[in-house]
Amino acid sequence: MGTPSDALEVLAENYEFIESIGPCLGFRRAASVLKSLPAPLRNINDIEGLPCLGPETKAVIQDIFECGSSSKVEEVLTDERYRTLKIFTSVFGVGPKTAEKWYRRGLRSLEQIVSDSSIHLNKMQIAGFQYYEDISKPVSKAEAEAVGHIIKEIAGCFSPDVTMTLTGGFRRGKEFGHDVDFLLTVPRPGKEDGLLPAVIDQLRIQGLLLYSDFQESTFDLSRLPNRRFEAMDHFQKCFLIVKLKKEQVVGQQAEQRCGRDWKAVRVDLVAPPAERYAFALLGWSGSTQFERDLRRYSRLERNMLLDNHALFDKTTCFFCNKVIHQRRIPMARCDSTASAMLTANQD
DNA sequence: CGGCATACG
DNA sequence: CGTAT
DNA sequence: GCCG
Repeated sequence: MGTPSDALEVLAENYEFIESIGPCLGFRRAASVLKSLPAPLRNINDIEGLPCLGPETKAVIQDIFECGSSSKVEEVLTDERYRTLKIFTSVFGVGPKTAEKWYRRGLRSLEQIVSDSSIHLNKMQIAGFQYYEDISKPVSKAEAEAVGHIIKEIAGCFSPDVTMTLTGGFRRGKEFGHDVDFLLTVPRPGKEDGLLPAVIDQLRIQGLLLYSDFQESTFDLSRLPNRRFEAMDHFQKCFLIVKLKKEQVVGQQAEQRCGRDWKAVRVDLVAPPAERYAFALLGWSGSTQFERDLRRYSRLERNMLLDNHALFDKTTCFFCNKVIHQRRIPMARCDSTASAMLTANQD
């Protein structure tokens, strides 16, 4: 805390809580711009020429340089509503609407929520409270890799030629995350359909599955503007909570004296068809703000529509996946390719 | 002054 | 409404 | 809140 980008994130979150999406996005973009800088700001003059930093964000940054903090930000941090919604939304399965509902009922702590018999939690929220302590803790890279070994072992039984890629924040080089994201794919088209159900089943059999939300996704190209590409495809994903044994984490030993020898970890698995791998990887590598900006750029500046499955050119009415195949770009390079497609000159 | 990413359960 | 990036 |  205390950095300009953290301060701007606080303001963004506060605007999110009061459902003011415009200012929320304004502050989020400003925070992202600061985080993208090669070196921290030295003084207020350093923001000259940077995009998305207007008078309001400039005043906040200036206050931090001059006083060590911004009064507006400090005010938000002490605000009862902000503090309460921040706690409520920290529970898996609880978003701004539910948090707001609880706040309006006069509830102020998680203890009050769980002991209130008139509140009916859904399945996701029950898991969120049940494993709250564990899944609130940061996940280390070593823990992410340990989860990876478990999943890879199981997926390899289903299909020995499965490839698995760590995505999300860890793929962007972060040392810690709030969950672990993997992309899994098998070469043979259609075979990926059975992959996640098999992995989930095996986790359950091994007693490692604490929570599972499986999404059978239908990839319907007909919904995009060009009807010629009508096709159904599958793009499965699941949101899990798994039991990670401490002994499975490299450089960590189980605590002998007391308590459990495991930790609950949030894990997301995504299984696109191999053909869609590049777009899935681009979409699951994040960050949230980068994905938003890429899609906004695609649409507003390039007249294209981007999602996790495809890039559609509204001018030519063609999907750009064909480009990848014609150029025979190796799968390992598809991530930079998909990204480059957005920035490179048209050819 | 309008728009702000996009998908699925 | 919630989840994900 | 910032931008086109």
